[in-house]
Amino acid sequence: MKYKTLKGLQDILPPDISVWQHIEAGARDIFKNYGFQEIRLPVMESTDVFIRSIGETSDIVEKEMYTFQDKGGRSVTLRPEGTAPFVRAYVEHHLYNNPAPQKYYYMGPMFRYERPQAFRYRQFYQIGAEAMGIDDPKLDAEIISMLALILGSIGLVGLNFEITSIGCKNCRPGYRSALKKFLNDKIDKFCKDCQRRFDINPLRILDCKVPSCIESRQGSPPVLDFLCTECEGHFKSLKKYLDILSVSYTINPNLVRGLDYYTKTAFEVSSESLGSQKAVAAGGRYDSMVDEFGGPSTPGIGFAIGMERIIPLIKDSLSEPAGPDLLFCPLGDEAAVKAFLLTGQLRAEGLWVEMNLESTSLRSQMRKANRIGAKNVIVLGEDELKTGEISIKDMVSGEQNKSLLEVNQLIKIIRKET
RNA sequence: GUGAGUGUAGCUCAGCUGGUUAGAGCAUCUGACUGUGGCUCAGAGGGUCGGGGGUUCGAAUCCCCUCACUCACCCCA
Repeated sequence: MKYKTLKGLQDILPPDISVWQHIEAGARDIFKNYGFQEIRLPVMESTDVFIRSIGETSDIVEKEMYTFQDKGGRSVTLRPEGTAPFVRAYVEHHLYNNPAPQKYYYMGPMFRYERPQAFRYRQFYQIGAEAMGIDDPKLDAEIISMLALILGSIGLVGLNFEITSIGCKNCRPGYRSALKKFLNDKIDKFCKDCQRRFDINPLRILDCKVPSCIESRQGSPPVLDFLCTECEGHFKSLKKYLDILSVSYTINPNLVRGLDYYTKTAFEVSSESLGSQKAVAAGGRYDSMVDEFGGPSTPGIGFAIGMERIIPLIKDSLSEPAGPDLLFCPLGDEAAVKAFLLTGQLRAEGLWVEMNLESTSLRSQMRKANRIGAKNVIVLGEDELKTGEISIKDMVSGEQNKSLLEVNQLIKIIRKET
């Protein structure tokens, strides 16, 4: 085979596409009720958009970006996530002048140059939502409960919601140095990745899954103890509002985001039935990002759902692919022309109609009718053309009914039966 | 970037320690059944055995290299 999809990219074909449409339609429904509007953004941005927001030392920026030079010599990057481009657009179009909260959602492909794995692709699809302009933890709770509703309405069960607060620019430095102080004298007990993290981003040591690291970090100062009064109050209120909305969650103080722009609330949804790549959605608050993009200081919060992560969880509910309402089986050239005309007329009336374009034996035409799942079949031969009367066959019951070869009467019969 | 596993028909896979024209099931097409599908039966088409090299009288099978895919690590949605 000469050409194939690039590594980590995939074609999405029928019937799988119906699962995607089901998810997208379900999400759109709920977004509408929460006042979110769709926004469509380019798949590439100036590379700086990502470096400045996601963080120079993050794994994404360090090794996972599809970055190249365009013909004008500019460095461009295929978006590895949706929030930074969104904030760029938010500032560029002065969307902060609309009444807060401004609420947007998007769905589309993201790109990360990683080694593919189960449920992890280089081009992957996210459904994301962003709400801007409100600092109140009620909004955090609203967002998380909306996420729960979306995932639930799509048909997902057994999900685990984890939340934490990672502080803000006022209290995080204090925590960071307290953590480094605690880890400093046992640094040689950690894996080599964690030793590297110690300087770059010590918070991520808390998220390491190596058993010796888990053990060595026992007794480390909990992040939640270092929150400033504002962050602490915010987190406390968030929990209260989640309780009011009956969203069940667990507090995971070791939840660490790979992106640098998060402040205060961070959350992640995971499914135990997925194996190693178990995160299906994640998000958090980013209160200083608009500022950094040159806009007026504006708080924001959002999340993204990983399409490829939720699809295997609901694939069982795949419905049978439908077949046409009617199939014409013409015998002979004259009949084929008549069927050709009627096919067009009936389609214009809103029916899904097909005709066999190849003149094969009636037997094989009927086989095909069965194979494609046609609901009704009309055989058009010399007799029918002569008398103007046909039999329409219901392929499920096998019954045949007489009818005149006339559009309105055919519609009536098909509509009644289907 | 690191490690492990797998590559044989459109799909799922047999093919034992090297030995004739490389097989099965499903799918496709045709016929049995001049104008009525599903079931059954018969037949047909479809393969550079991932690619290259080596060992050998002889390689899908053994060895080396390479490519692709998969899974895991890392990290993340």
